[in-house]
Amino acid sequence: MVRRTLPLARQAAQEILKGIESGKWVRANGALPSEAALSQQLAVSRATIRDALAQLEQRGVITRRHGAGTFVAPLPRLDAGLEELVSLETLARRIGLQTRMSQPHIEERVAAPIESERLRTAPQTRVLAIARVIFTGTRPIAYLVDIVPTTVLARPDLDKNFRGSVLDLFLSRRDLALSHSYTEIHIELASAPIARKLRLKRGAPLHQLVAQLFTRDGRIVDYSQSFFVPGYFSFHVIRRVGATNRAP
Amino acid sequence: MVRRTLPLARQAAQEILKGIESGKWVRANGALPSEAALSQQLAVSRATIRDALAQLEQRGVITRRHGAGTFVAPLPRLDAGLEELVSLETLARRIGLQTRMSQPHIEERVAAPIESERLRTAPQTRVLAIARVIFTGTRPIAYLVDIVPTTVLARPDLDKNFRGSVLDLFLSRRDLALSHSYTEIHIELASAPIARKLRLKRGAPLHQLVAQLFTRDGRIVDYSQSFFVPGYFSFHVIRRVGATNRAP
DNA sequence: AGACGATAGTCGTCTGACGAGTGAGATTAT
DNA sequence: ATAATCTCACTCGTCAGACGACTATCGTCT
Repeated sequence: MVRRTLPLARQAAQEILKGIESGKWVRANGALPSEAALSQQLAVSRATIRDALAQLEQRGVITRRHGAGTFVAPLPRLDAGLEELVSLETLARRIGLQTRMSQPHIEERVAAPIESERLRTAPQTRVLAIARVIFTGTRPIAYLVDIVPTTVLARPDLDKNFRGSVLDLFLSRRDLALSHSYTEIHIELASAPIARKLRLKRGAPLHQLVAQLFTRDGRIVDYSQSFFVPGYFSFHVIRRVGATNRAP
Repeated sequence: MVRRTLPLARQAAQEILKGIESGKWVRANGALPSEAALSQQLAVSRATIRDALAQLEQRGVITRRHGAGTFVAPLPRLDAGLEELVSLETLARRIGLQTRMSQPHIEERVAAPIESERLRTAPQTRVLAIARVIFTGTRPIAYLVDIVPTTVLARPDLDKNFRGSVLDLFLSRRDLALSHSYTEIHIELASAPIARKLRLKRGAPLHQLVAQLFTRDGRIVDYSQSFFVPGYFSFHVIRRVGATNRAP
């Protein structure tokens, strides 16, 4: 095991995940090596292994049964629904979709009232607005707008590092510890300008995702609206039985 | 601490959550008692406390900082998006919406091809189809159809215990260990019969959720389609930064 | 053949310990 | 007085070893 920089338990979780995906550690009945065995294999204590396994269990990768063992979660390869925050580019790549981005339209201006409210900043805060259309082949399939306060992302920084995804840009920065995004899912009828960009008739129904991106310390660093042409992306989400609403 | 029947760590997690929600254990700066202190308070070992805290951390309730302490996650009380599997009735109650259900239309028949495929059963399997409309006041806002194999749920069992939610019925049964549901989110244009039931024009856009309900052992016990009139429910989901796609 | 009981293996929990990182107060230098 | 530095108590991360609870399997007995 390599160590430091990242908590050991997290590293172990990644290592175990690799072992699962490569099939190296999965026995015929779906069982994983015992915690003691994994502890030896990865040269970390059993407590750390248990921590790592707990992470994988919560993500739905494995199931543990007291007295029996640890098993890879049954069939439904359920990774990567909406509940995992990844960039559209990554998402598209995973389902084998080639995407291209239009020249982005970037402007610096003061935030609109809705924007400053959603960003929880003072009114009139200066922001960068980044808009672009995503294509597969020559067909436009999504229109994305990100609003970012200039205190978080300055124009030159953007110009230098923007590769199409604001999220990926943030993830690559060490000074921002991203936590999660609160994303609303709406149906929106295409307005004239959006219909034109996506080459649809006005009033065509669109998936609209409205998201606020949170850091670990509770700041909102991005407010985004995304419009998707139905049929190209299929959204799904894994809904878990909560710990709170179990039957008595 | 009461014990047995449920893993200690899970009980501890619930106990800690209570202490957080009541504010009893939250200091001014949002800090929780140290692991050692919680260990004494709840009379369980620190290892168990750590397990419990790990669960709460993964659910986004708390944040831990090495050397500093454990803190309640900053403001956005973010629980209960789509990623938590709760019945529509529970969901509605949470947002303060009074709902009523039409007389359900229940029939026993053989599964349609799509249904047996989605249920992963043999073709021609006998199923119960349960359809009903949900109202708020006199306004219809959702149309729900559940398909359940008769091997999972028999007609008399349904008649006796159905209160409007198939999910709640399943949750109350000890012999079914529900795990999660795989839910697709689509836009659907109202067909004539659905438009009539929801009192909309044909072709009106609807949210459509298509779900497969899984047990812990990987069986599918329910295939459901739900149609929602936009504007009454707002769907949202908490999207977490995954452990897999962290920047290097 | 089926019911039963012993047994080995695995996860859940406990105890005690040490190291690493943080934050605040005390100390020192300016 | 102010600012930089150091010290130290506190907290989370990790380790080691141990025992109990639970499961699955296999041999034994009826």
